[in-house]
Amino acid sequence: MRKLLQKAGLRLTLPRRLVMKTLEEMRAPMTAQEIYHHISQVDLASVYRTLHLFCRLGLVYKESHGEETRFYVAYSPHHHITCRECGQTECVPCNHILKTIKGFSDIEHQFILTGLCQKCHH
Amino acid sequence: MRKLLQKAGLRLTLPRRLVMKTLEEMRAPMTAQEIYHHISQVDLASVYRTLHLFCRLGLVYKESHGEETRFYVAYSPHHHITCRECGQTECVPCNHILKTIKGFSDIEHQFILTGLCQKCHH
DNA sequence: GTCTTATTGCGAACAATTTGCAATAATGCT
DNA sequence: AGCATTATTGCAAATTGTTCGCAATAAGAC
Repeated sequence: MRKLLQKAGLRLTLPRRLVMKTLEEMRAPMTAQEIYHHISQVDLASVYRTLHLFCRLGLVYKESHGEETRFYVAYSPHHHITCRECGQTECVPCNHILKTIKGFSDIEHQFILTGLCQKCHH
Repeated sequence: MRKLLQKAGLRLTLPRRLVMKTLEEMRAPMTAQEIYHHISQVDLASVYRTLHLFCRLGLVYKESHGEETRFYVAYSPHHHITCRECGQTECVPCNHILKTIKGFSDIEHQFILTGLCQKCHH
């Protein structure tokens, strides 16, 4: 990570280290605000700036879970399924569903699943 | 549509007719604001209220394309692929990819694809 | 046509995210 | 190590997208 930043003339700062540390520790998709509350020592604006940077560098991925935008570090290609009731999220491994779709290149995809987990299914 | 509304004690009003007409004519995912600009005779708040209602009734679907939330009328189950450069959107038919995922019920999914169309791929 | 009440338009309120700018701190150089 | 350069931060203000309260309006039933 330090290398990657420095190659682009960027600096490895405390906020950047803390945001990455948080995402790696939690190993779950988090909103910018959640990350901010977890750190409580870095300004919210900086959390947003850091997340944008990380996404641009491909260090972090961003997706929408219902209403909110969540960010996460991808250890391996996978998708998430979220309980619409309690928000609990699990990973669903992805087996290279897509190779090419005619007429488009450089494809990115988000496969977002929501449902009710056993606890919430009444 | 009139039937469906009346069964629930709801009325078929001008805003509702216009929002649905717009979505049906455009046959593409649109943001609330786009719909609002296309109509220009209905208040933005009413467009939002109408879209929420339609989603609740299952007449309209909602998904996130990158930063924005878009709504569309589903003529048949399908997904969308959007060019990240120019925003052009096409439909990708869906062949019931998911039946059940262990531990979750009542599953809903969004398969969001973005890429570069031929015009934008340089 | 009249009555009832669901619905609208308007403006204000919110929440999430972004931006401007002076102060701060990471890196490169000596 | 100390200093200079400039990327980055924190703070506050601004923006954007969406929602809400409420009096005025208009669908639908009789």
